[in-house]
Amino acid sequence: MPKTETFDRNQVLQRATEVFHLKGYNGTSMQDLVDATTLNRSSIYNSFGSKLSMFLEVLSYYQSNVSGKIDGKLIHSHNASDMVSAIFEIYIDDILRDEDKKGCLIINCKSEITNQEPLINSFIEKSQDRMTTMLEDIVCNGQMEKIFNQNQTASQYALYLFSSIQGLRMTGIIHKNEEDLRNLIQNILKILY
Amino acid sequence: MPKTETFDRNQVLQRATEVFHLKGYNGTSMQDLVDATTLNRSSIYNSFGSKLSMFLEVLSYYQSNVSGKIDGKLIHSHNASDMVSAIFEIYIDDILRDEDKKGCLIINCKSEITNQEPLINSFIEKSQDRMTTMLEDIVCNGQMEKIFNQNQTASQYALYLFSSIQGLRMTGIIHKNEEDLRNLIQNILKILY
DNA sequence: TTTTAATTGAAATGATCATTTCGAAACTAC
DNA sequence: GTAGTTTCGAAATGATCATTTCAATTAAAA
Repeated sequence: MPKTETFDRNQVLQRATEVFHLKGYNGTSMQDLVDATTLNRSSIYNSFGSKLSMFLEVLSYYQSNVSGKIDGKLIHSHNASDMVSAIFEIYIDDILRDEDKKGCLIINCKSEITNQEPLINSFIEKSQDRMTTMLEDIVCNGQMEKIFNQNQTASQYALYLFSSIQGLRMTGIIHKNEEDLRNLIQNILKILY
Repeated sequence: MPKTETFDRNQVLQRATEVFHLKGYNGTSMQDLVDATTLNRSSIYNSFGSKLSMFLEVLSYYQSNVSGKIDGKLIHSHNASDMVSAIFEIYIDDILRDEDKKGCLIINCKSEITNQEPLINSFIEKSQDRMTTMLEDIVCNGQMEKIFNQNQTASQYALYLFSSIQGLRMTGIIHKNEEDLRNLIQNILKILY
């Protein structure tokens, strides 16, 4: 029988993420987490403190995975136009791979408990700030390079893109027709040119 | 003490809606519903069957309220342009009045449990169908009246508007600056003209 | 080797979960 | 009036909830 073997924290987070993503915060029980992580109940509390604080770590883990994907794609983009397309491409992939209609963990979490848990709310606010700032930077560059128009400020376009991404991700939960979704993205991006 | 007084079903639904909206489906307990409705626990089961079937009625109740609001505004609109604006106006109102960041009950429900409860999923699908059909009709009229362009089909624009509404509603949970939101809507609608 | 600290399994905590039961109370229809 | 039906309060069901406790086990530090 296993003795004092220190577990792989990232693997545990990965498995916990899958459960929370599938069932939501309130829908996930500590027993679910014990089963999914094959970690001892006491070990979870020793290492993560509580269900809520474990969920916060899961959110960070999920967020950093998404950020990693985005950075990985942005680095191969040569201009603002490619960058914006690359970001939307990530969400298309996400949607088409999401066969069981889980949606985006962060968006789900925002709609489920941002109004109930201050710690979650502040995580979400920070996450949104980071995202809109990134979008604003890209748009700003695109405008300086005359790739995007200047009918609106970079900040206004960033909010528009941020909102559109959330709409796309919510729409994609049920509507999975790739052609429709790609056309939707084309329409979303038209305003920039 | 009250005796055999038959309760007002709509009032009960209204109060149940408020609880579910605030706490979500999994976050709402039967005790919460008993407290909110001041109905007897047995009476709830007698009249609504179960928590899930009560929630389904709550969804219909909420939905018909939204539909009522939309119809009430559409009837005073003289053309497709006014109609689309009127719809977005409803969501602006919704957002600005939503001080406790509850979001839209139907969108919340979609992200919380559409992947867990088939009955909920089919409700959501029907709801989306109705919404996109309505939008498609309006866009179609607008295109026939030459108010909207014909760069895209009415169906494509309907999906775009549907997605944009969801994005707006999600964005508005935390971002409540009216000027920003109105500018966002203007940007969303530009594509139609 | 002994001490220290961490990890484990397993059980217990007490609260809360959705749902059911049941006899008493009270309205409606006869 | 009475019979039938519905609503009521209140308690009980048994399961599950998040969290804690604790002695036994084991690895690393002394």
